[in-house]
Amino acid sequence: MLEAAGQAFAAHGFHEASMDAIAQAAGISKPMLYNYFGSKQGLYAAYVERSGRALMTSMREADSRSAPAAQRLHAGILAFLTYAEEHSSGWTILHRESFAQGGPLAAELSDLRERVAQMLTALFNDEAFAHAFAGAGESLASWWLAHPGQPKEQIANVLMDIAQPALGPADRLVRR
Amino acid sequence: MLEAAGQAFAAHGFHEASMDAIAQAAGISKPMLYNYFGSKQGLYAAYVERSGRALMTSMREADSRSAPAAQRLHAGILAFLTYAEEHSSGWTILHRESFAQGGPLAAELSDLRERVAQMLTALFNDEAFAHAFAGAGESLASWWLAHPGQPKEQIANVLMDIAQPALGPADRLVRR
DNA sequence: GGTCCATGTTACCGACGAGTAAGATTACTC
DNA sequence: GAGTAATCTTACTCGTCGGTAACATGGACC
Repeated sequence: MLEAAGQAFAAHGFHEASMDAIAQAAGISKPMLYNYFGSKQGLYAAYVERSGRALMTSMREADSRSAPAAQRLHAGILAFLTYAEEHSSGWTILHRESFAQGGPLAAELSDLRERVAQMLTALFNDEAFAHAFAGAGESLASWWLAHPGQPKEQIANVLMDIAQPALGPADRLVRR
Repeated sequence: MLEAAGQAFAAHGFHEASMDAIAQAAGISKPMLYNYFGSKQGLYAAYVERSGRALMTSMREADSRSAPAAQRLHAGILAFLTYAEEHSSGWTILHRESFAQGGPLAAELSDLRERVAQMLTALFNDEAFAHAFAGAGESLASWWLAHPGQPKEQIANVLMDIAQPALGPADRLVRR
């Protein structure tokens, strides 16, 4: 049910997705949406929150703390790509909204971004590079979803190659 | 005059920026906007087009064809950062809209993105990496604008460091 | 000074869509 | 099977905003 809303939001954006359309797509009637979520903002927030939580959970459980840095990063990247692949609506929304400074979602979203940035900053010891790397991942994921065909591992390797020089030399992973 | 529109669009997004508000901010009346631009879409398109053209021009004229690859890249990055710094509204709009697949702007925007991607692909001989690199630049620029303080050259160097391994060994530039 | 075009303004229309009130329908209890 | 509570729908209100029609103003030219 949130899923229908997510698809509508992802496909048309917040404003062009009407509550009537969402209700119809979800197979229920509009007042039900209001009953459950209070308002359109509420519905959107619920969806964004769920998506964000799902992504974070998926990345966190891939990140086994005891492994060396390069392996942890690789696992995180794969988790991220898998999420983007399997929940393309959620990923689209998160990506699109992650720099929309207006609205009460800003708090939620910038918090998510912040957490990812912190994970990466901790890994790289370089805040600027962490943000650049995050952007590389996002952009690459978008491109990959629009032009599928390459296996996920290969995409992940592109990112790993970018990350290698920034990892402490001791943490480097030899591939191939 | 387009400037007022741009600021409104950048601050509130396309839908929340009302024509009345834009007209007032521009110091003219609403029918004048319609006289010049035909419609809200038209106004938006005009602004996006102008911004895109300005960015491309600025990057292109920094790109002296005869220089080695690393220098050309460096010049392009600086031009890009300068544009983002000086036309933050334009940059915000371009960045936000560059993955909004809906609307007639899609053509314009994906064309711009395509051209940048092609320039980078030509440089790196690797399409996936080119998109990742573009995303890194965008994300880093956003972060930099939100957290100023570091000099532009330092930001550019972060990107250069990412690019180095992907440039042909012959093209590498020794820094510092 | 009258005519006319350019440039602008005020005041309105109509559509669309968020949100709601009041009624229908089902399910559940005694 | 009557009463009733929960669940869901139809049908409406109302504000907002894109777009426009009709009306002002002011200069140019004769």
